[in-house]
Amino acid sequence: MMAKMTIKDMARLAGVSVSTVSLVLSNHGYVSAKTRRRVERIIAKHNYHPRQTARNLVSGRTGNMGFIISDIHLSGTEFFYSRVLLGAELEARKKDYYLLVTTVGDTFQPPQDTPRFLKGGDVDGVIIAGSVPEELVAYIHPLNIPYVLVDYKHPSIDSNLVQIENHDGACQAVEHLLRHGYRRIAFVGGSCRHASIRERFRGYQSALHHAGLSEVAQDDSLHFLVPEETTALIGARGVTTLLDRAVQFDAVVCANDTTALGCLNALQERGLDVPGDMAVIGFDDIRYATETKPALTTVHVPKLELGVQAVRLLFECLENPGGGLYHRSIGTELMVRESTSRVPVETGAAV
Amino acid sequence: MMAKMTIKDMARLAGVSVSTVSLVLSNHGYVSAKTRRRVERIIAKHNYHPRQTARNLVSGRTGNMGFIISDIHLSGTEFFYSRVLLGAELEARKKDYYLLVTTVGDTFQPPQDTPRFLKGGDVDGVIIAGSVPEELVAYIHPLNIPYVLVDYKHPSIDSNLVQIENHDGACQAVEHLLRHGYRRIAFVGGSCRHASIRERFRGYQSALHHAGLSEVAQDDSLHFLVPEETTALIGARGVTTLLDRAVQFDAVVCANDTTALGCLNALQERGLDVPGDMAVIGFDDIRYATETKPALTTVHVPKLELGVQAVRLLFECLENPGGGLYHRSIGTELMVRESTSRVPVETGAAV
DNA sequence: CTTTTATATCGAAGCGTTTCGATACCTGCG
DNA sequence: CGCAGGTATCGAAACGCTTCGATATAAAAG
Repeated sequence: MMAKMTIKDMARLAGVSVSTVSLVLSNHGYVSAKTRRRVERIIAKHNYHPRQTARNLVSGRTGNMGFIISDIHLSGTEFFYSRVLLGAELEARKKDYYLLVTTVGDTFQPPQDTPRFLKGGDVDGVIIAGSVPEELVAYIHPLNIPYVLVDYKHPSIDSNLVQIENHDGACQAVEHLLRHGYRRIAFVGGSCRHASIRERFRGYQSALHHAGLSEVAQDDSLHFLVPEETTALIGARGVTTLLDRAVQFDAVVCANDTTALGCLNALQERGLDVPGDMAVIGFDDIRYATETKPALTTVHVPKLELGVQAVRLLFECLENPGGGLYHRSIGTELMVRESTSRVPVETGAAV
Repeated sequence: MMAKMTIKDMARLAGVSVSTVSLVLSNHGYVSAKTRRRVERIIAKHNYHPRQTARNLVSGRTGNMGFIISDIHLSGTEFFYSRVLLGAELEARKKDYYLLVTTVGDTFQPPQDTPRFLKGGDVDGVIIAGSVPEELVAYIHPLNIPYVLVDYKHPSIDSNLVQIENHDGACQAVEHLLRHGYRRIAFVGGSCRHASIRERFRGYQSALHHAGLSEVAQDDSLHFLVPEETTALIGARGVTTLLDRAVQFDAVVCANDTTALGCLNALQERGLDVPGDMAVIGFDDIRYATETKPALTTVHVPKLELGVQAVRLLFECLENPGGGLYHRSIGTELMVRESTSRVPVETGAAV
C-alpha cells in the first residue's frame, strides 16, 4: 500500500513544477503538448487524483449539496421521498455534485440536532424534502446558504420552493368522479396540518363548488381529516367513521394512496363493493396502487421530477446568488384504474 | 451578509492567538478558564464554526462515508433499501458521520461512472447496499479504502460483509408450513442470480430435505426461478405457470414479498382461496405485507439493523486498519399472519 | 532560594491544492 | 535589429485549520 500520492509527487516524477501539474489538471493556462503528455502519463501511471478537500479549501466550493429529510418520510409511511431523493441524486450527479444526506426527527433542537455539514460549510446548498420541523427552516434561513424546500412550506418564512399542484390534482380527482356519476363525495385523510394535504382538501372543495355541489363541499359530516401521521389505519378509521355516522356517500377522495389502501380494506370488510357501491380515489400514485384489488385510481405525482427540479433550482441559486426566490410547480396526472369506474380499465404503470 | 468568519477573526476579536482559539475548540491542551470563557463568548457571538474542509486537510479525515446503492434498489422494486439507508444514517450520525449518497445503474464503466468522492478522498469509508455491478467492487477493492457490502457478495473478491440469514429464514418459512400441514410446497421468485435469492431457495430445499421431503425439494416442476428483476408480475406469472403445469401443490414460498403479492393476486384471480386452498409465504416483511388480503405471512428482515451493522462494521475497520475482514450475519424472524393458516391470527407490525 | 513541574500562550510549519505574478523564450513584424 | 506579444514554466502566497515546539509564568518540591 503506497502512501497517498500528491501533486508534488507528480511534479517531481514528471520533472516539472507543481503549478504546471495543476495547469495540466485544470486545462487553464498554457502547457506545451509535450509536457502535458508527460505529466498525464505520470498521473495515469500512479492513478493520482487531486484531493477534493484541498481544492475545496482554495475554491470555497464543495461540490456537495445537503439533502435533509425527516426520518419518517424517508421510509416510514410511503414510498415517495426515496424517489425524490433518487431524482435529486441523478440530476446532481450530472453536474458532478453529490448528496450529503441526513434525516431529522420530528423535533429539532438547533444546536445539537443541527447537521454538522450545515455549520461546517461542507455543502454549497441544501434541499429539504417533505415536511420538517419549522425550527429547521428557521435555523437554516439566516445561514445565508441557498436552500430549496420540496413539498413543504414554512408558515412565515419565504423560501425557494418546489411544490406539487395539489389543488389542481384534487380537482381532477373530483371532476373524474363527477363525470362517472358519483355525487356525494367524501374526503378522508391524516396529516391535516401538512400544507399539501390542506391544499388537496381545498381542491376537493373547490371542484365541488364549481360543480354546484357546495352543500357537499361544506358538509363536514362527509369529511374525516385528522392530524395524525398518514397510515392505512387512518383510512380505515376514516371510512368506517363515516359509515357509522350513517351519512350517505358514494365516493371517497383520499388525501393520499396509503389512506386509500386503508379505505379499500375497510370497505371490503364491510362487504361493500368498490367501485360498485363506492368509488375510492387516491393521491400520489405509489407503487402499490397498481397492486390493490381493485387497482387504485389516483392522482399521479411525478416524484423523480420533484427531486430533479429541486436540484435545478438549487443550481440556479448557486449560479445566480442574490437573485431572489424561485418557485416551481409540478403538475399531476390522473391515473384511471379500477376503483372508480364500474368497467375495468387499462392499468397504467405506477410510481 | 457578513463575510465568512475564520479562526483568525476570532483570535483577533478575542485578543489571543489563533492557536489558543484552536485549543479552546478542540479541548486539547491547556487554556485558562478566563481565556476560554472570553474566546467562547466571541465564538458564540459571531456564530463561528470551523470549516470542515480545512480540518479535513490537516487531519486527513473527512467525517463522511459513502453510501452506494443501485438506482433500482433505492426505489425501484421494494421498500427495503431506503430503510437500510435510514439505519445507516442514524447510526453514522451518532458519531457525527454523514452519508455521501450516490446511485449506480446496472452497468458501470470504471472511469466515467466512478463517484468523484471515491477518487477525491471525500470519504473515510464506503457502504455498498444491495447488489451492484461486479466491476464496482472490483474497482473499489484495490483502492485501499475500507468498504462494507450489505446483502451482496462479489463472486471472487473477499470483502467486509453484512448479510441476511437467508438460508435460515427460508427454513423457518418451510417449517412453519409443514407444521400447518402443507406438504407440496412450491418456490417462486425472480432475480435468481442474486446470491440472497439463491440462499433462500437452498434454505427452502434444505428444510424439505430435513423433513424427509426430498422429492419435493428436487422436483423442478415445483420451482419457478427466473433471472428477471423481482416484480409482482413475476410472482403472478410464476404461480400461474405452476398452475398451468397442472402440478399439484398446496403452498408457495416466495423469494420475497413483492413476488408474494403477485402470487396472492393471481391466485385470487383464479378463484383460489388463500390460505384455504393454498398457503403463500413471503420474505422481507415489507410495509405492505400487512395490507394485503389476506395479510401476508412472511420472514421479517430487520432492514434498519442491516444499515446499523454496516456502519458499525465500517467504524471498526476505520479504528482498526489492516485488521482483516469482518463478517456479520443478521437473523430473521417469522411473522405469522393470515396467508398461511386457516384461522386468522394477530397481525404484527410490518417493516 | 534554586530547580522541577504543571500551566498558559504563541509563532510557525504544514496539510494539498489553485492562482497570481514573474521570468524567459520564441516568433514575427516594423 | 529591437520589441511586442503569445507561449511555457515556475516560485510563492493563499485557503482555514491543527499541531508541534518554544517561551513564559506560576506553583510545588528539594
